[in-house]
Amino acid sequence: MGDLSTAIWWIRRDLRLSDNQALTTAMGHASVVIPVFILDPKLLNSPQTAQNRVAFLFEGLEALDSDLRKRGSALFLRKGNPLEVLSNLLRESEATSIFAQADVSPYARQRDEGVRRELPLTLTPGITTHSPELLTKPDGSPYTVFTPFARKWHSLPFPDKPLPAPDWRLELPQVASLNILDLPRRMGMNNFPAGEAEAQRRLEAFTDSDINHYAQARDRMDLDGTSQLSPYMRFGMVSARQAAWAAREAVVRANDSIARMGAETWLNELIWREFYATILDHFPAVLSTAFKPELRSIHWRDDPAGFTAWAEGRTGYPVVDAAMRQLNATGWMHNRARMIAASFLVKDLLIDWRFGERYFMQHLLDGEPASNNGGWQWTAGTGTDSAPYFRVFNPVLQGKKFDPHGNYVRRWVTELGNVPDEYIHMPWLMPGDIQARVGCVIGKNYPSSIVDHVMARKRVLEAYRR
DNA sequence: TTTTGAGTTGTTCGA
DNA sequence: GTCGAACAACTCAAA
Repeated sequence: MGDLSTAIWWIRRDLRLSDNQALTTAMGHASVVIPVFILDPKLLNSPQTAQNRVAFLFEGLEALDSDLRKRGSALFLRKGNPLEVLSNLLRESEATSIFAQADVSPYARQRDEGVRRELPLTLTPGITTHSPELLTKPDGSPYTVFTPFARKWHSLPFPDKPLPAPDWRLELPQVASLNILDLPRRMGMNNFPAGEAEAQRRLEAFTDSDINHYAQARDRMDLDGTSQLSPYMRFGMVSARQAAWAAREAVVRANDSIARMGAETWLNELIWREFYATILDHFPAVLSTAFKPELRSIHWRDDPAGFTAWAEGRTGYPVVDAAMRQLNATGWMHNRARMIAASFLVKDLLIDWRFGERYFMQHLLDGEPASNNGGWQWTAGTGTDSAPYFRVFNPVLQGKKFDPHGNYVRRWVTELGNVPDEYIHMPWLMPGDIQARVGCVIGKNYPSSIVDHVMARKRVLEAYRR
């Protein structure tokens, strides 16, 4: 351990003690480390912020505080402009350095640059397994196609083994802190208890068993075939490197080709996360405009009523409505459902993808600019993927394929609870006597579809052709 | 510099 | 019900 100096560990998207390069580096430089989280009004009041995500963050801060207290320390909480807060804290604590995990969003980069100009800030990697500058073509330029990016990822040495949580006790520095218990709590449904312990438990549980069937089950909205780790990765309660290692161990351990493919497929999804982080790092403009210049002039429809029906899960397309209601109720949505819901807004309603992107940011616990933007631009066909313009999801077919018995729909769209399987994805075809018998009259108990898919498909293909 | 192969996740239509 | 072709060209990555 270092000398008798004091360092600040500035916590942002790394709410964990294990595999934390910022913390470990700080402890290597100083004998006293002050763990600080700064409540930044610019972030907390942004139109891209979800109240439930903030509450998830606060719950995570409480968990981190409790973990730190077991080691003789505590989490210090301050509110305000990060540069000012850190300047004051350096003065009060006589700390000589600040360590933090680098981020890729434009706001974070600008903020960190501002701090680094004035204060002794050292940024460490960790938000992805490899820093974006390593994942470039030989000439240093970024990849814009996933497959070569993934090949590059695999060609690099596998990420270093995750660091253990420090086992030494930390000293408790004498500086003031806001009371962490004053943070607002989460209300309503909570399928995602926050904190590092829960995140690590979930990673282990998933990579021990469900990962084996991931390749087959991941698209099934009616099954819990995905890891549901995204909110935890969003705040670094589990690190990208820990996830990658768990995936690789599952690959090595796999005793049949299905299990191996499951683990490889999941690792591939982690690489997608890195891909979009790298894209945002190199092309920050994607947050405001289409990645593909030729698709910046699509004539979107202005349809507030359609948007509201979509957002509230009242489109009359069961799988779309189930998706949006799952999001509104839990702050999370199945990946396949995200594609279907997004495709419906963009392709069927012909509403600008940026409205959908913002709505997702306002409701997702895992909402984070790089992946959310990447996903929306992918759906809209405006992003890095050379998506054929004719790839328009049919919400009925998608429902039949990926929710074959309609159980996902029934779980979230309760008024369709008694609708027979054969009509669950197209309840408007249900004969009147069956509608009456199952207590679901279309247009009364459940909305008629707000747009005709066949017409909408032609309309969007025309709009994209320009 | 030129050439070549390939590009997450789809749907429809007609045989 | 299943299957293959068509749906357009275009850009990117790599040889």
